[in-house]
Amino acid sequence: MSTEQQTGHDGGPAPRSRPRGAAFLLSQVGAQAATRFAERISGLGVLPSDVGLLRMIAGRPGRSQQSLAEELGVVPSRVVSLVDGLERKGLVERQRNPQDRRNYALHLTAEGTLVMSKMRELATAHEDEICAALDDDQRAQLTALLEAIAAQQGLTSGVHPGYRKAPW
Amino acid sequence: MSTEQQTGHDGGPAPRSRPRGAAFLLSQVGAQAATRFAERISGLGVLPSDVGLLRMIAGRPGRSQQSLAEELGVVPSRVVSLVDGLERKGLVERQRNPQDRRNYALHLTAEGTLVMSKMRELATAHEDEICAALDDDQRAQLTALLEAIAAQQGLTSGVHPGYRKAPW
DNA sequence: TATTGTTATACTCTATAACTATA
DNA sequence: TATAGTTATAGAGTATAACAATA
Repeated sequence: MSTEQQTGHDGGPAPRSRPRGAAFLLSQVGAQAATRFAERISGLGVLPSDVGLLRMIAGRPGRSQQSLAEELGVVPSRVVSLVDGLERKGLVERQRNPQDRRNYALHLTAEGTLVMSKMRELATAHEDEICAALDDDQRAQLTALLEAIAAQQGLTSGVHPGYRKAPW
Repeated sequence: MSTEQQTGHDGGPAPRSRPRGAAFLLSQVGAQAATRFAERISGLGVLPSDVGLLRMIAGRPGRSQQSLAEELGVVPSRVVSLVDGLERKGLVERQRNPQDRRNYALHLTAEGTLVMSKMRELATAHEDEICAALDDDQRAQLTALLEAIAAQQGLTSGVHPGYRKAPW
């Protein structure tokens, strides 16, 4: 083939791009962690966005869709479709609130609770996979550094910024 | 209002969710870094996906769309629309290759080179913003830890996994 | 009038597949 | 027949805005 020079099968000395800084590495490794987690939980039939919602409902049973929308920073109509999905999968129930029939009280079903516990196992395995290159000390160091950044950046809650408009 | 208990304006002791592990923190902080970077470069009129492409073209001028598609792990038709955007913005030129008129040789324009240098300034500021909570030693530690993970996970190149299917 | 939830709609991003031009 | 690039199309995901029911 006469176009080898341009095909990207670089026979050359790999034009090494300059070393990436911590911020790029964070974005790169963070995206990798998110993608691998998504693959891992796909066996349970749930998406990453489902996981956050399940956790929020489990943490405060009976909460309304409105409160989820506020905490996630998304529009209420999006919560409708997310909860629709979870209800269709039989993981969450909408119960009418007799005192104020405008809103729903959201609860996990037994199946939803089961999925939550399976998710915790998967999360542990995921953690081990992502940190496979580190020993226990390094893992603790990394966690401490990331917590410091998260706090300073205002990511105090367990809410993933991915619910907001993705940049890619 | 009689529904205060359910509206998420938690008057309670904040049902503290369990501490997040390193993998979740990575995904959370990484997404934050990506979002802030996207906001920062939006003033230049480019998207995060544009940045990677510009860098790849700058690093090996004359390369083809095909080679970009392979390295990014995306389908060729996607590179078409990405390059379309960069060409429309006047940052990249498609030059016909006289030896093999099937492919293009991609080059940065003068404007494209200018945008690249502005991007490098923004990247430095971005780096400082994301690592604001850390001192120089901690920043070096973090970089080393992330590089170890990236290498072990096969993220050796400077290619961002975000070009592939986003999980959110 | 205000609030909760829903529906209808449109927009963006991305992949698939068929197609053109060139080799 | 194979390769580089393009176009047409469809599917997901998400926001906006109008709407219904309830307060």
